[in-house]
Amino acid sequence: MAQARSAQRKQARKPRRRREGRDVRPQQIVAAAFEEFSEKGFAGTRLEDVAARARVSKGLPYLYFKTKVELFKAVIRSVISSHFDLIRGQMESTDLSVEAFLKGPFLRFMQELVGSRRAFIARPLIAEGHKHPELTEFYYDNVMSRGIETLTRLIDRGIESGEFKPTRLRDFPQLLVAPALTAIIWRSLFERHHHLDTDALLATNVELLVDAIKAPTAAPVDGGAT
Amino acid sequence: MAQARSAQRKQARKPRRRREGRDVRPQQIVAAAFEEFSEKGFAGTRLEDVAARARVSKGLPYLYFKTKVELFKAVIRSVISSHFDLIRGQMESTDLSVEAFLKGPFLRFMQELVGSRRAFIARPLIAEGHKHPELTEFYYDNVMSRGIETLTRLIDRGIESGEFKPTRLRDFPQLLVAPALTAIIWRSLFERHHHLDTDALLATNVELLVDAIKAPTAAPVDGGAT
DNA sequence: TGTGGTACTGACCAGTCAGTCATTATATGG
DNA sequence: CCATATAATGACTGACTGGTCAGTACCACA
Repeated sequence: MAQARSAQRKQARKPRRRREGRDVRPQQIVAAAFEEFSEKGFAGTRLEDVAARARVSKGLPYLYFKTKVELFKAVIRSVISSHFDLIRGQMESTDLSVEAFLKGPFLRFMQELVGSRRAFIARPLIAEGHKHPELTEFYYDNVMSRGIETLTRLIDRGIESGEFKPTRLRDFPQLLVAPALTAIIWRSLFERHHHLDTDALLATNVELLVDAIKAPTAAPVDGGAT
Repeated sequence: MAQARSAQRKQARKPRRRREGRDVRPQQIVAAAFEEFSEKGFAGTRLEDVAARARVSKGLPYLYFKTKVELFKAVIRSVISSHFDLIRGQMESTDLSVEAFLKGPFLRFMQELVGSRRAFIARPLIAEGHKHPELTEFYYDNVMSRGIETLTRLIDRGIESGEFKPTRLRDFPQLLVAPALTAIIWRSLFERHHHLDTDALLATNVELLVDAIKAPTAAPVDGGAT
């Protein structure tokens, strides 16, 4: 038989559809890598485990991603981009009052983010980001920078419309997001033993900050903007 | 076992200080380890480099610290404890108004912390904490838990005295500290290319939050304390 | 049925590093 | 000035892992 040639029978491997290969393999690998990286961090992840998780041999990831770092970048990209673009789009186009937007869609976005498994890539990013400048630069340009810019515009809109007083929150929109980071880290470190209601934490922060910058409404006051 | 007898005799001697070695070496090593860990993270740090930095041989750290993890714990302990105890003590014993305390000593404490090199051990802690449960537990018990408790008491004091309205900040004192974490991470990731005035960031946060929870003073209001 | 191209495999290599231990240097007590 | 305890050394080991590459299995098409 023709099979005789393969008489040096290797361990039986699962045959794969040749067609899908080039198309789906990278996604499979990225998905597996996401799980591993978010669980074990960058240095702690063995590419062998990524491969195993993707049900692929050890060498294959290197066929699609030149190095471990390259694979990590691909993971970041796949996790970050879409979601953040979405909320940014909403910020630009919503016709809600700024307060309503912050307390509604924006708050829910943060709550969802913090609760999702995606939040866990923050850990390796924080831990090893400084070793990969182009990676953090990518992250800064695509998330931080644009997010801050958009939030600033949002607050400014509130100020211009007289909804908000002009405060320094305008200069530090990070304050609206800071608790999300805290919540993520809390989750990843302490959640197992010390529960924290992160949804309420985030909600409280938005409420308090909005309270602090809201222009008084009870008494009729002509535009308090100085 | 002829030595056994003489060993028994020697046992009676009082502890003699053999030069400085035993006393100063551990501190030397911990200091060097702190530098390395804060620069390169836990996994990224080679004990050989720690040793070199402390100007001792590669084997010596193992004479004083059983493993790398043990050394890391010693670093955390040495960095954390004193400073946090200090501010906690002040919180308990100050006779400033709560607002004044938050805007004064407390703010300065955070600003100093964020600006100091100590802040950098946060990175390895976040990155690898989950792999060392007793370490995070130690950190939680010694810093988080007590810090939160003290802050809660502080806010409660403000509420009882009528200085503050009763708000949910009481339940989430983390909000007072969250921006410090953000600032630390910002520094360690982006500071090189994208400056952020962390002192002002922290100050703004305290101001806004205090604003939000401060009981109105302009109009005479009977004490809201329950 | 054979042949060629390629997606894929997994043994292997080279480098790294935590941790060990036989050995050396030195202070102290006698 | 020896004897001894011990601080300190640094070559070494064993385990591990990023990355390579010679080869295999499978498909398409002739």
